[in-house]
Amino acid sequence: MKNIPRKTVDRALIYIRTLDHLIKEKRYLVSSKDLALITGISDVQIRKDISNFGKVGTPRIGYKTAELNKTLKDFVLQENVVHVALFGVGHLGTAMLRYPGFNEDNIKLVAAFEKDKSKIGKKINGVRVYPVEMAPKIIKRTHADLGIVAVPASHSQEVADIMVLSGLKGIVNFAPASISVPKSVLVKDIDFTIELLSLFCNSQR
Amino acid sequence: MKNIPRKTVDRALIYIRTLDHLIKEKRYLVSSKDLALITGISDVQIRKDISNFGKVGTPRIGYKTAELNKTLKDFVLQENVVHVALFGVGHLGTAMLRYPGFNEDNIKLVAAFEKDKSKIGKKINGVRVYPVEMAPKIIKRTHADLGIVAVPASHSQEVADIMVLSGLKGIVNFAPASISVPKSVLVKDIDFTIELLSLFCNSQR
DNA sequence: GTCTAATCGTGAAATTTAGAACGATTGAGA
DNA sequence: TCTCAATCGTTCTAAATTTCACGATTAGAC
Repeated sequence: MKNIPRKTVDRALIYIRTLDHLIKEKRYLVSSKDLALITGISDVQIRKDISNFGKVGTPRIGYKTAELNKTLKDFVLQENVVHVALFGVGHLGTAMLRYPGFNEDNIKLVAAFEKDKSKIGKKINGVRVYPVEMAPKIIKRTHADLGIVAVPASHSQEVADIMVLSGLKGIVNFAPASISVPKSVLVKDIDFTIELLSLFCNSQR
Repeated sequence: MKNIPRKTVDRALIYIRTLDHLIKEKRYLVSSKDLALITGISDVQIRKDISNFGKVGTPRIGYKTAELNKTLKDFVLQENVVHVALFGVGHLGTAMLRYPGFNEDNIKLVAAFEKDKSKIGKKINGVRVYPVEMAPKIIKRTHADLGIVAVPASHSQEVADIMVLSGLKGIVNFAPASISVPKSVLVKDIDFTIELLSLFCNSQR
């Protein structure tokens, strides 16, 4: 992957998701204008994004859904299956374990970690729950790439430390608190409160 | 609120969250450098963001936590309590209903809507579950501002249509599919698959 | 075969956002 | 009182991202 802008990569994932859906509906062709209508992203933006990955469209016609999908996937996903470890098996953690979307996509939850002894040892949706102390060992054994923080904010930093120590390269942090990690580890914060308040603020102007 | 950059508003919410925490710890003063260490945002960025809201810091000293917090809140939140309606009471929806963070913050879940009759009429964590058809009426009665889509992708558009019809001004969409709404309605998409894949792609370079 | 309308792809302009540099201010200590 | 070091706030610069304008291409109609 060369110098593809970060935001283009993120949008490519949206295009892939959309194309997967169109292909399932037996749709063979799609134009940047069609994609714009579906995704809400402008057609120019879409064409420019796609042009990063080569000339794959046909003027007057548009893009072949299957071909475009393959091109995008080859660039951004490269047939990888992403192995993910979950920390925290509360309500949110359990919802992640039961999330139906992961199976179809390139994501596999490989292990869950939890403090509460009553949950340890169980299997939820095929994923075993381990004590947090076993994380480094299990994460190495399962080749997990990424981690999810679904513990209370009061424990998010200590969990993050374990994740870094275990060699995870990226973290989705649902705890409503910032976590400190080396800059080689990427963090995506998803604070439900902030997401809602941000929407509200931006809708007020 | 004047011409404050969108990203500055989003970061202000992070500062507020951080300051809330510091104040709870009886911390009286904080510098931009301190905040940078905690949040991972650069100190320059933080000072520049804050300067949008007035001169509230003291050179050589930093910011008074309580004062800065109040200034930020006055600008971006204005003491509002945001009323939110939830659509879909599956695993994720239930996790949202039980999410502990909302109570402390300016967010109140006012109603939940669900198709499955076995769930309708129940109260979860104090929030009543209604049939989807009642949404327009209940949303008006409860003065809901925002909505959360926590239904399967196959029904996300029809739920979004109801939300728009009901007058909601912003939507957090957890369904892994784009939804079409008038541009007066803001949408924040949170697709767990895409969040993870994005992290993975970006960690690979 | 030619024309045409639709669509792609791209280079340049405009906008947004982040970063760097630096002067201004302030409290503390000699 | 004077100096100094820390920190704020602001202006300018640079980078990233989006938007615009337009040429290039192509399938299909005639």
